[in-house]
Amino acid sequence: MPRKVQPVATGPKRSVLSDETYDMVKEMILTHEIAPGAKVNIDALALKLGVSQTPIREALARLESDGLIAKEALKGYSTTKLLTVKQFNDLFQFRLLIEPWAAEQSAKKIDAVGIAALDAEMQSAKTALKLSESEQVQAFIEHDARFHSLITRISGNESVTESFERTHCHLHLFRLFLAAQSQLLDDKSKDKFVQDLFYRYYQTGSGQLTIKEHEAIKSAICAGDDKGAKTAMQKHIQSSLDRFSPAAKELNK
Amino acid sequence: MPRKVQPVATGPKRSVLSDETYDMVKEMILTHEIAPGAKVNIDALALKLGVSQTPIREALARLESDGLIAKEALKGYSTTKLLTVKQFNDLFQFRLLIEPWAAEQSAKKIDAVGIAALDAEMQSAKTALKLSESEQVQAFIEHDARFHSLITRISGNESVTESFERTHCHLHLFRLFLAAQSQLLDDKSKDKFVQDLFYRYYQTGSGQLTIKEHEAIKSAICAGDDKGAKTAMQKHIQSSLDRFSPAAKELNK
DNA sequence: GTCGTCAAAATACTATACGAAATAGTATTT
DNA sequence: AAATACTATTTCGTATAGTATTTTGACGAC
Repeated sequence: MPRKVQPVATGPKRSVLSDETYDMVKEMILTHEIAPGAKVNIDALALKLGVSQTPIREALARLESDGLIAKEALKGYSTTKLLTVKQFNDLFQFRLLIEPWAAEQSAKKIDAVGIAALDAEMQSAKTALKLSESEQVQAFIEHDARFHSLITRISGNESVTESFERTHCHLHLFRLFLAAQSQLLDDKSKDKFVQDLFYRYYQTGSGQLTIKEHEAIKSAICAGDDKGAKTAMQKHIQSSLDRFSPAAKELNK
Repeated sequence: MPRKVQPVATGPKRSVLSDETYDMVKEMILTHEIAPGAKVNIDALALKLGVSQTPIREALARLESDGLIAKEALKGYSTTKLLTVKQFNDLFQFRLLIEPWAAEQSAKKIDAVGIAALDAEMQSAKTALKLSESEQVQAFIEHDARFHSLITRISGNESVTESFERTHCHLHLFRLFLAAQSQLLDDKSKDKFVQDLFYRYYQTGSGQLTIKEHEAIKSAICAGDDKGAKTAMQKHIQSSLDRFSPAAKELNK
C-alpha cells in the first residue's frame, strides 16, 4: 500500500512535516514497530510514511541527539538498543541526584497554579484505574512521566527540567516493558516474570503503590514541607529502582 | 582498484558532510560569526559553506536539539540568545547537583588510567599559561571544559556525563565573554568591566585561581578522598558562580 | 499621519531524481 | 584456502522544481 494519500487520515496535519515525522518515528520506536537495534532505512521509512526523504532525515538527526537513534557514518541509522543494566542503574542514580532536589524546591515555590496542576495530574492517575489492564500500562507510564516532569517544572530550574526530559526515562522503561512482553509470547515460562514486571513497577490492581507514593510527594509539596518532599521523592525513586531492577537484569542476561 | 586521489588541500575531509557542517556551524555560533538571536538562512549558509541544503538541514536539526539553534515553524532557524541571568543561575545550580557527586564517585573509582588523564589535563592547563592573553581565554575555557567533562566520565555514570555535556556550559560562558568583549569595542567605559569578567573567572596572570582549585580537586580525587573531592568541587563551582555572576548580570541589564 | 488591505517577493518546506562513494556480499583467480 | 576482483546495495550529497507560508511594501481610506 504505497499510496501516499494515507497519512492524511492519521491525524491533524501540522504544517511542518518534519515534526510530524519526528513524532511518528518516535512512536514507532516506542512501540517496537521498529525493534531495538534494528536498522532504519531512510527510503523505506519515507515510503512507509508517505513523505520524502528530507523530513525523514531531519527527524532522524533529531532523534539521534535524543539518544533514540544511533548513526554510523556511511552505514546508516539504527535504533538504539534496550538499556543495559548499567545504563539502567546510571539513569536512576542520575534521577536521585536531581529529582529530590526538584521536589524540595517545588515545596518552597509552590503556588495555587502548581497545586491545581498537581491535583489535576493525580486525578488523571485515578481515572486511569478504570481502564482495562492493557490500557493501564500506557496510561500509568504517561501519568508517571507527566508527574515527574511537572515537579521539575515547578522547581523552576530550566536546566534541571531539560536534562530530566532528555533522559526519556519513561520511554526507555516502556521499551523494556514491551521487550518483556514479547519475550512472554515466545516463552510461556516467563509468564510470571512479566506479570511481576508490571505489577511490581506500577502496582495496578489493589496495591497502587505508585499512586500512594505520588500522593505523598504531592502532599508534602503542597504543604510547603521541603524536606519531606525531598525524602518522599528520594524514597519513591529508590523504591522504583528496587522493584524494577530485577526485571531489568532478567531482560539483559 | 583505481588508486584513490586524496583531496589533500582541503584537509582531513570526513566523508560525512553533515558532521563537518555541524561542527562548522557550531563554531560560527561560538565565535559570534552568527550573532546570538540572529536568523539563519539555509540558502545563504549552504552557499557560504559550499554544500547543499541537505547537510545544513541535518546540522541545524541537531543543533536545535543541542539548544544552540531555535526553530520556528515556517519562519526558519535562528541562533539562541545569550543566557539570561536566570538561565545562568539555573545552569550553575544544576552543576552543583551533579558535579560534586561526580567528583565524589571519581575519588572512589580512580585508577592509574584516570590519574594519568587528570595529570595530562592539568599539564595542558599549565602550558596554556605561556600563550598570549587572547589565546589564553580560549585555551583556558577549553581546559575547563575538558577537566570537568573528564571528571564526569571518571565517575562512570553515563547519564551524568551526557547531561553535563549537553548543557554546553562552557560554550555558553564563552559566548557571554565574547558579548562582553564586543560591547567593549562599542563602549570604552566598559573596559574595566570586561577585564574583570575575564580575570575574575579565569584568573589569568598572577592569580590562576581556577588552576589552583582544579589542582585541589584533582589531588583529592587521586588520593581517594571522596568527601574532600566533593566539597572541593562544590567550592569550585560556587566560586565560579560568585565570580562570574556580576558580569552576567551586567550583560543582561 | 495612522491604520488596514492586498498583491508581490522572499523564504521555508517538500518532492523527486540522479550520481558518487563506500560497504557488503559473491565470484574468480592464484 | 587466501587474496583479489567484481557486482549489488546502500548511504550520502547534489540539483532542481514546485508548493505553502511569511514578509514586505505600496496603495488607499479614514
